[in-house]
Order: sequence, then C-alpha cells, then structure tokens
Amino acid sequence: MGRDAEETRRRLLRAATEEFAERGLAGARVDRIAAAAGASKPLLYAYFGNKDDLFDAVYNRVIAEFVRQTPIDPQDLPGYAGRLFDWSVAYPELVRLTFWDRLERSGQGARQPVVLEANRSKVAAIQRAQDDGGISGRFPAAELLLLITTLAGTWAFAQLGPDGPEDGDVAAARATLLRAVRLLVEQDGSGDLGRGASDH
Amino acid sequence: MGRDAEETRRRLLRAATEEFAERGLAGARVDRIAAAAGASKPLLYAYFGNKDDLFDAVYNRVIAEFVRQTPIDPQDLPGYAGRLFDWSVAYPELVRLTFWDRLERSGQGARQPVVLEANRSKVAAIQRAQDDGGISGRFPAAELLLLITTLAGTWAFAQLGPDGPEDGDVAAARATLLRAVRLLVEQDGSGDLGRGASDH
DNA sequence: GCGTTGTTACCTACTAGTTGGTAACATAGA
DNA sequence: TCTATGTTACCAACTAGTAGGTAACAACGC
Repeated sequence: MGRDAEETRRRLLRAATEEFAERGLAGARVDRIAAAAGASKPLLYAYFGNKDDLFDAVYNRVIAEFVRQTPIDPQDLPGYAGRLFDWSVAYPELVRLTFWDRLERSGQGARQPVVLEANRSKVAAIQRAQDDGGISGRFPAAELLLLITTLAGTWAFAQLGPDGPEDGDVAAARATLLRAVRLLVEQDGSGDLGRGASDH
Repeated sequence: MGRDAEETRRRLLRAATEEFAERGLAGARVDRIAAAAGASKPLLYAYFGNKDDLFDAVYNRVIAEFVRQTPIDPQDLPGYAGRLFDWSVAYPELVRLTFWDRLERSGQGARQPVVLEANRSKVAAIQRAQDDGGISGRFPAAELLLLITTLAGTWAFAQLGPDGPEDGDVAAARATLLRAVRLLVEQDGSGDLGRGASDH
C-alpha cells in the first residue's frame, strides 16, 4: 500500500458508497468512511470537499455506471426491465442511493444532465419503436419508461431483505416483473400470451 | 391551550409525523419536534420513551389509519389502486415514512401484525376473485397485490415534486396508473380495452 | 529541496437524553 | 368555604457524548 493518490481516492469513494447506501446522508458518518477506507478524515476532506459533495461524487459515479451498463432495447422492453432488475439485485446500493436521494435531497441527483440526457434518448428510442408498431402505443413513451424503471427498481427493492435476497424468491420475482412488463407493452389483441424475445 | 395531556400528546405526534416524514429517523431533531408541538422535550420523552419509540408510534398510527381507510375491492382493483394513489398524494407522509422505514429500519414497520393481517386478508380476497373468474389469475394473488401497491405508492412518490405535485400531471399520472393496473388484471382476450368499473 | 500525500490533535456546534424543579389542578378535612 | 396535601402536567437548564470540519505537523519520492 504505497502512496497512490488515485488509489486512495478510489478506496474513499468505495467506502463512502457503502456507508451512504446503508445509512443515507444524515445517517452516514464521515469518520466511519475514512476508517473503512484506511485513510484519514482530512484526506477525505481534501479530496471531496465536504459530506454533501462526497455524496454527490458517490451518486454521480454510481448512476453514471448504471446508465452506461444498461442500454435500452426498445424492441425488448421486458428484457430491458430484466437487466434493470438484475443490476438492482447485484448492486443494491444503486436503488438505495436513489431512494436516499429522493428522500433527503428531493431527488436532485436524478436531475443531473447525465441522467436527463440518458432519459431523453431512451424515450426517443421507445417512441420510435411505438411508431414502427413493434410495441403498443397505449402509453406515452415517457410514461412507459417511468413505469418500467419504477417497477424494476422498486420491485427489486421490495424483494431485497435486510441481509440480501433469498435466492428462490428472486427468480420468481424476476419472472413476475417480466410478465408484467410484457403485458404493458404487448400490442392489443396480439396472440402473444407471454413468450417473447426476453425469454430463454 | 390549558393542561390537556391527551391533546398535548396529539400535538407531539402530529409534529413528529411531519418531522420524521420530512427528514427521516436520523435527520429528525427531537428539539424541533417538541418546539413545533409547543411542548418541552422532557414531556416528549415522558410520553414516548425515546426517538426510536416515537418513530414507531408515528408509523403505527399512520399505517393503521391507512389500512383502515383503504379497503380492497377485488372486483375493482384499478379502483383500489386509484384510492391508494389518491391517499398517497393527499398524505405524502405515508409513502415517505414507508420508505424511511425500509431504508433506515429494514422495513420493520411493515412487518407489524396490523399490516401483515391486513395483507393476508387482501390476498385472500383477491384469490377468491380470481377463482370466481372475475379477474385474471395469471399472477399469484400475493404477487398481484404487491405489484399494485408498489405501483400505486411509488408512482405517487415519483410524481410528487419537492413542493407538492403540479396539479395537471397528477390526473394524468393517475389515469396511467389505472390503465396499467387494468392491463395487469384483465382477463386474457377480454374485449375490454380499458373502460371499466373504475372509470367515471 | 520541494511539492505531493498523508496524519495527529484539536475545536466548535450540536444532539439525545436527564435533572431538579415549578405551576396548575384535584380532593379531603376543618 | 377555605386551606392543607397530594398529583398531574409541564419546563429551563444541564450533561455526556458525538458530529463535521480544520490547523499544524510529518514523511515520502522525484
């Protein structure tokens, strides 16, 4: 463990991510973060300014990575929902941080340019798919996207127990989620009663 | 404002509800609650034990009232969802407290007997409606209920801005929610393309 | 030598919870 | 009806401990 500023920075961010996801902004302790990172408090302040800015840094990194890793496929929205769900289960920090942000900071993190831009492009993609007739146009594209992300995120969150999920339930929950999304996007009167591109 | 223990208790509970809904357990300040209630801190402690117990008292009262006021009608689940939504918009404290409970206390509030019992009876009612053939049996009753409550609650929460909802959007959001629920519960191949008992 | 990377020791402000008491009301005996 | 006694409702001020944040000092490595 030589002196590597970049590496130390990363350790601090990592520790902060865990602490904030677990306890939120008000509940998090700066001392605990520094200790968990094996660094000192002044160093943390030198790198990140203050507690609030540190939360920003944490949230921005997590959300940016999330957006980058979950590209939308408007032709297969159930599959997209499944990927959101999987990500949310694998990294519960994401969902928790998002809820903390909503509760403690009026969702200011969700109003960042990165997020807004990603959203716009996803809505546009859905809109196109609706125009092409691949999926139902019964919901406006923006509402459909919100419906899907809401469902995937909260659904994962609801399933996640205090000490991680019980394995059996997760698969069932995932299946239910996909099924629900399929119902939301399938064309009126299509004979398609459930089998779709997202099954395998 | 004479000496009325019961009334003072109520004022404290009211103030605590607002404070906890707004800031959560860690963010809430006991002094602020006492001040807002026009009472003293020792009195608060005499009546409610400690901060955590006070949160319990607040949450229990709110959730019990909520359960009491939103009876299920398994024949009209979109209407039920609409009522949940309306309640959540009218009393945002309910949704916020629920999320705080999940984040800060691993959802211990949601595991109370009152809640569990209410849930059981609702699941049973849905099950019966499914057996009778009134609504689709494609989702297990328990999952369907969770799907609906999740959607209604989070949907309302997502719509609610920092300073209350903008009126126009709420009606649209409500309509979208009902529509989504209708899709989830309507029978396969029913020609019913949206008009239902819950419209008016 | 000197900028970068780091730590120790400290400070101020705040916070949950308590102590030691007062003011209002109730009731019983004279 | 008045006063003594007990009780309930309530509070100003304090305590012990904790929080975020900083100033002053040390060591590494180019």
